[in-house]
Amino acid sequence: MTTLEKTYSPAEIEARLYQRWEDSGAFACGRTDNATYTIVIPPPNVTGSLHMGHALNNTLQDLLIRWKRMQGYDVLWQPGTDHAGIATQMVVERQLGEQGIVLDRGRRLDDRNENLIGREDFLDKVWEWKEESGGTIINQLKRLGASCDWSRERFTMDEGLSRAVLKVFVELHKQGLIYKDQRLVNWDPKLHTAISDLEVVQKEVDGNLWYFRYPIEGEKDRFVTVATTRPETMLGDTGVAVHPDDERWADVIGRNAILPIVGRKLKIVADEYADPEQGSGAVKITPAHDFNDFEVGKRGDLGTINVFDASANVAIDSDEFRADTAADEWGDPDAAIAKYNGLDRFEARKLVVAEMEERGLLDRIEPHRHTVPYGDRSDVVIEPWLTDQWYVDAATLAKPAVEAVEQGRTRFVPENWSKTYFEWLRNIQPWCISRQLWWGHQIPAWYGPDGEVFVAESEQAAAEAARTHYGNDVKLVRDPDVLDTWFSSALWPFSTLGWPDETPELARYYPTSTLVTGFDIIFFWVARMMMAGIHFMDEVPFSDVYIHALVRDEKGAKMSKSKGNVMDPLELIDEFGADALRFTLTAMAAMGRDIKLATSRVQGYRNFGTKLWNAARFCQMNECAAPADFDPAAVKLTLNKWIVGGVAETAGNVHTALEEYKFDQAAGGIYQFTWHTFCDWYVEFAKPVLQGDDEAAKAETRATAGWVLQQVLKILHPFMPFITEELWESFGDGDGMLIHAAWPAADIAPVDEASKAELDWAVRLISEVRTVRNELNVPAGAKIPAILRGASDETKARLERNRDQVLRLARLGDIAVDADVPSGAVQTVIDEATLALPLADVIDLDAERARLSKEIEKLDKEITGYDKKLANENFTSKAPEEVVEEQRTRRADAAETRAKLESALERLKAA
RNA sequence: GGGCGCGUAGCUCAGCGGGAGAGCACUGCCUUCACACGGCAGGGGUCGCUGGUUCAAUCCCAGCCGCGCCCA
Repeated sequence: MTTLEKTYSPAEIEARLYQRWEDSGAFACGRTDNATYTIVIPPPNVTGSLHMGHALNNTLQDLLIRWKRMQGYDVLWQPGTDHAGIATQMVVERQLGEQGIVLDRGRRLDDRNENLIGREDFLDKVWEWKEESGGTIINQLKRLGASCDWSRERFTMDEGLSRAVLKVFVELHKQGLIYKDQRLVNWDPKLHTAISDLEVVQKEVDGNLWYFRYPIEGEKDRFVTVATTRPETMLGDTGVAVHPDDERWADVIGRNAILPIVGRKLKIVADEYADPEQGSGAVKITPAHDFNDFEVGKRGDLGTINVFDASANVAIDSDEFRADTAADEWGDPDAAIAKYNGLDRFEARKLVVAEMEERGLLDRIEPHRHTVPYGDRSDVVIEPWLTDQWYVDAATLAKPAVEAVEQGRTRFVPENWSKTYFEWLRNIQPWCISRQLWWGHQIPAWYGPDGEVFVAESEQAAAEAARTHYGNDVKLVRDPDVLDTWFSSALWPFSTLGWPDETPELARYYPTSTLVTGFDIIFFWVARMMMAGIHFMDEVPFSDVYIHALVRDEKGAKMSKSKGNVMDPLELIDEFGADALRFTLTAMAAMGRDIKLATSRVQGYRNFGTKLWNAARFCQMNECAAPADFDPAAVKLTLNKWIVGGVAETAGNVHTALEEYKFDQAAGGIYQFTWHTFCDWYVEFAKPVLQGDDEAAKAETRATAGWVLQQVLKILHPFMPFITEELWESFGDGDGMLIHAAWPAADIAPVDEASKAELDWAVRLISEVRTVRNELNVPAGAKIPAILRGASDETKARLERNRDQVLRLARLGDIAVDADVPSGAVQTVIDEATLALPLADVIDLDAERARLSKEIEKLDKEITGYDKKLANENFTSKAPEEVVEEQRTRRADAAETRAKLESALERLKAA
């Protein structure tokens, strides 16, 4: 093999290795007969491109998948994308708009001369767009190293998944769990569709409270003052509510107020919704344009008057608007229609306020900060609007979904997120699933001439049902609306496996193992998958739900395009490599914390990759390689016993951490071992052996180093798949790619405590000498002599076994045992022994005295602390014996060290 | 208003009843034959504040102060 370069260059290597994995079928499920491990990807939006949240989400999934794959599981990471109804339609609509082409929705009020495109042609355009641009994010996931089974990639609009949607709709309808209803919906006046509560963003805005005076019928100069944040909706008022216990208004309950401008009679009703503490205690009621008012209207039988069209322009030229009105001194319905009909809602607001003022009915205006609903896609003010829509009886489906988590059949990690889940599911509202869009699953409902609805999986089945109903064939018209995208996403864990067909994959991989997603999607997706999975499969869709944090910028702000603080994962991959980005995200993925990402962190972990690379390079230069039959339990050198034990401990720690989803700890464990144990100490200790002439020791150390490197590559592979696979090519066992290598178990090697103690001692000794050298400014290259005194037999034996290493790493010329110490020597204490460095001519005696005094002072503080504790009878009698004993030992050790340093100081004074 | 969470080294964060930790940043020394994307050594913290429980509190409890997120 050719010598490795000094640094690892990810760019060229990543693409090549990914291709090799994919070509070899490494990602495909069904490779073994072992137990399965399955993750369904949270399907990214087809319009999407990879952002940091995706990078984190998919890094963690890939980590779990690769880890389980190495353990021999039959893993399936099921990939795919969703069709993102509104988002995709917006994208294509905008593109067409640039060519002057406009959707012929038949709802348009104006008749500007534009090229209109019909539904079928539009859908063709969307599919064209999807074929061209829809795969962007999939290719970006590959750059991250995602080892999904791409042969099974699915799209929510695929034939199979669409069949699943039809079947679910029809069955739920049959069961009475889907129904059509007229209710207020969140209407998006820009996109001309209903949206769900979850797609509404509440924004705090500075507005006003306008106080209007409504005259009371039949009473001169008596008014009721009502306040509103939306004056234009007053055109649709049908009542005034006061609190039943409010004495100020008791006498007017059941009578009428007059709606100014319009001249409509408004019934005054008693309703606890009116808050006597607020303003006059009376509120105007607009049931067709406010969710609370809708309920009050129902209770008080007030009627609903819709005053807006689909674009939220005033549309009041109607019989319902004229009902109960009469032209009088306060208003005139026909004049109102003439003046307001067709106006934009905000234009109408200004005119209403102006007219109320002219009429002397504007009491006052107060600045008022309040929340206003906006569409998350369109960013326009959402209008509560009365329409016919399809609903899912979510409350009924929610019950078993709640129970499943209560009973632990599905668990959230961290567990706390189950509270969020419960909170939402226990207060769930009917789910409005119809959308007035073209792109999506068209609702399988057909209407007869009299409006009778036939819900069926096909037009043919609907026609048959209609024939039975009417006794003859009639013309059926299909509901033009489509379903909420989340309706199909809810089926993802089983529709992607083939349902409604009884496929072998469905039988084998459902229920899935783990779902990895962000907390922001618990409502949208997790809860709905639980509902659908339990209802249709009789089993929860996954046993674990790992909820990860949001990725923020380094200051903790949410990344957003408008703030300009977006970090592009692809740019980071270009600069530092996919492994560095992955390791950074993994190391920072502590539970329950947001990730504040700084480029410096990614750079730091890139450096870690280089460190590993150079450790391999060292092995290469020293011909370190493990023979196929290498047995870590058979090594004889203390050094090698120690490191194989370290591998076993690390393998165990990483494994345990991953089992508990403690990604940060897992990453930290292998990082620490690789850099600070293997590179910093083992490699350094190995150097004298490798360059010495004890051939047996040399051979064993070469084999051990090669073996340890292999284990490090294996443990690190799920975290950093590219660099490890690349190194495996040269340092692996020659038995296939690393992606399929066996994950090391915690018992892969024995942990030898004696070796550990011995190497710990050597490390302590070397570090102590280095510290002294540094503090006393001994030239780094100078090899100085040392004298070890008062050492136990065990320590002396340890020294003999590790003499070469100690001399080299501490840069000592020689260590004499129990020789006389010349005056002016620096002395330091290691356990029971004293190490003297005769440096009289080199060192600054004052500096040395200061050093010793400082040490002694520090020990004094410690000793005082222990004494205080041990003198406390409450402590010695109540604390566990081992804790007390521990304190005594520490006190004794500190005192011993102190005494030795003290005598060293004395000798220095004498010099 | 309801819920969740966070305040530990300059920064980002682990830890969590008995000796304050990591990474980055910083300081000094070192171009030593794996690596300067490096090595060695070092400085730096009243663990938000106030009480309580305990032999013992950064850790448990209560209150307060500050910050964030979700829901209404």
